[in-house]
Amino acid sequence: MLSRKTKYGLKALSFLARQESNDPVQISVISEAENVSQKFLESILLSLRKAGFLGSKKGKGGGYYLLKETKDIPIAAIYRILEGPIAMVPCVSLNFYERCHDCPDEHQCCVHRLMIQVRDNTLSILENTTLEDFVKED
Amino acid sequence: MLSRKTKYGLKALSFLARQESNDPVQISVISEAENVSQKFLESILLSLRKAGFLGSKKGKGGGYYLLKETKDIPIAAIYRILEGPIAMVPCVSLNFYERCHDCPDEHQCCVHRLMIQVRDNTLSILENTTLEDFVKED
DNA sequence: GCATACTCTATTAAATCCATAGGATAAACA
DNA sequence: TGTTTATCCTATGGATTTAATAGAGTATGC
Repeated sequence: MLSRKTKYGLKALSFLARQESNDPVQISVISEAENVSQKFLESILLSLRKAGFLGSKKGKGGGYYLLKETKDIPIAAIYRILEGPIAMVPCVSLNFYERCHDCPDEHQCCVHRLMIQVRDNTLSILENTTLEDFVKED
Repeated sequence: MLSRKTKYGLKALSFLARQESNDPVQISVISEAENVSQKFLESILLSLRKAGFLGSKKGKGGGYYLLKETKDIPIAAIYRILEGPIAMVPCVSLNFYERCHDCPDEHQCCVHRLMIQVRDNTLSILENTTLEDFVKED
């Protein structure tokens, strides 16, 4: 299940991507447009700023704005920042790998092999979809 | 992320599928073979029995056994029982649909559209893989 | 110097997950 | 009939995560 954090983050980025100019947009504007808690969105946008996707400006006329072109922001990257691993089990995660405590040999585990398939499929969608696609679709 | 419940359940079913006969297998045998908590496994197998995938026998020589042929048990069905919805957001779930509180029109939501893609891909894997495939792979 | 808007930390309520405990129930067998 | 075996069922608890809120701090622009 996708957390609200990730969902709100993606919606906020999509909102920024749909702006005509790249001027800073206030959190309050985004939170009203997308119907999400402003305080919660604050922390989400902060994470995305620290990860290098957003820039921010304080004070009057301040807000958040995209630092990269929409076509250079794949959803997979956002997902990993806000949600974490794309894989459904840590033992098939590329970026967040962890061994299972219950499998002596993970290559003999039926779940492992199945989840590699799921991961590869999901990954190809999330890597190949970018913020640009979010704008186009409207 | 896949819960341990689902992972253990799949491993247990796979263990049963690998038995040569369809005689009842005790929980303790499965839990030792698959390295998982016996008590926890108890509740998992109970769910699978109530869902109609497993039969059980009490007393000496008792245990759990498959009620269907392995090729007739798609992973998707098991997943839905133990884990819940396959979709990553309730608004794209086929079996557990729920409206989003924040979207006035879900068809205009970028996350919604993306997650339909992910769902369809994952679904095709989980529907087309059965317990039989788990046995074959060994 | 004041208003604006992001920054940061802390706290909270609720939910979920994983596991354990212990007794009830039913079957097999002597 | 009584004992052993093994599932059935409920309840409980700790740990973690999620979603949100509160409030004080900091930088900016006019």
